[in-house]
Amino acid sequence: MDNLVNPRRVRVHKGEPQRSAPVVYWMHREFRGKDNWGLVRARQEALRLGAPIAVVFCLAPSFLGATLRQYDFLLRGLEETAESLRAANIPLIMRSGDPAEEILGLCSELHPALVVTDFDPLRIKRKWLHTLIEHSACPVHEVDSRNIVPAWIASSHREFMARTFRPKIHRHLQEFLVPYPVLDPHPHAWSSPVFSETFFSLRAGLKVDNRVQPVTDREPGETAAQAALDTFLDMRLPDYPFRNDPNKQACSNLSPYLHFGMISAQAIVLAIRRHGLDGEAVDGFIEELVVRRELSDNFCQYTQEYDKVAGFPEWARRSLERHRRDPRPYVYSDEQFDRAETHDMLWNAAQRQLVRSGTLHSYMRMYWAKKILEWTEKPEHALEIAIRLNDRYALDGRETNGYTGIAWSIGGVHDRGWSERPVFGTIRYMNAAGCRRKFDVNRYIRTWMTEQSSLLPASVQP
DNA sequence: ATCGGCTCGCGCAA
DNA sequence: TGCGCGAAGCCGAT
Repeated sequence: MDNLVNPRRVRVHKGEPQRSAPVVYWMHREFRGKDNWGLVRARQEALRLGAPIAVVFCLAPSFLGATLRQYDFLLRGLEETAESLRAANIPLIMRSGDPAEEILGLCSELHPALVVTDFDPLRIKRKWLHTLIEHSACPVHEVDSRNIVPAWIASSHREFMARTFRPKIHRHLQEFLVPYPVLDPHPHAWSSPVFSETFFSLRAGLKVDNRVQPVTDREPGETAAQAALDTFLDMRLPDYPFRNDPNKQACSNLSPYLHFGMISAQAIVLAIRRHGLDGEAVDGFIEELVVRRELSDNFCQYTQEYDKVAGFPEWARRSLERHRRDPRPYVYSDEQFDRAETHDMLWNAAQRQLVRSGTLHSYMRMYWAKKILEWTEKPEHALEIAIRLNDRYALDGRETNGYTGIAWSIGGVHDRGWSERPVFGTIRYMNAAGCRRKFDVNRYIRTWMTEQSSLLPASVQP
């Protein structure tokens, strides 16, 4: 373990560890053993203290509308991570309940020298961290293992758009885009007996909506994530410039793995460099993987109401306000959207793709969200419905990317004004004619509307 | 096929 | 203070 974690990647709360005692790494955003700065930091501190280390995971019995689909993906992936941690002489302690309370309880059992944990700008995660810092007896170190450039280094404020953020990322890449150390077995074995749930008991205790079933065509976990990356780099990366055609297989399909932290974006960039890849396709991919992904953490970090109309920029709120009473061409209920029952087969196909596959093509996601704005009575409803559907069906729901992407579509976040028109005001407009200009709309509709309804979750069956 | 206008405000040059 | 320019577009003119 020669390369240490850059201290600027760590926010130190309540100082440095003072005594030799176990180190706990509380994993709640980065579910991986490999390429994980939080774990590297925990191990580095444990080595310095001559102490053992344990990883702790706490399953919240319900979380921001997550369903069986997302819990299943997380837990199956975590089983594999538990194996690789065991091989590194690090136990995975699992609990169930309110995460902040459970971690505090564990701290009073174990009296750790230090708790290391993941950075996450979502409000609920900030609250967890705040509770831990407030009440724990030991220091807490918060590590940004999500972004290549730690969010607090990249920018101290909410960025106006990608243009203002991009140079700040590139300025710091040299410093932070460094290789990860290999996770060697930890020399100090964990000895104190401590209660842990099993994967079986965690599954048995789940109190979530099981009408949204796990996806069957995608395996979770670190190995599957790596395989998905290899396939993308070998087969599809050259087609990345055509990614806006949802009929083409040109996207990375890495979003679910990135969301659960089963793969590190930094490791992806390092792999691209190792393969000696460059050119237009690579530049485009890195722009999305790094600049725009990290911009979404910036938006949520510096916008308390990242999932509310109040989080939209001033000009967009003013414009939506002026068009509040515009007649809508169609108005659908939450349930009609959910069941893909609009007049528009293209929209329905997108909703079906989301429901069936757990992902929505990035281009269609914009169209999908903008039409929800157009076909609801008010922007507040549109935002609520889009977020609810995304969080319910998407494997990468409840992620900063999702909130930011929807806020871009409905609220002009990181965008500029465009021609004024009904309902949208000066928010950028999209329609099916544009899609027809760009790709074979009927083929996309055929792909997703001819699926057998038996493959759909119970909640969308007639 | 390609171009310009639509519309907004940041960040930089002056 | 003025000016260039931008996360994914649309539309009408040429």
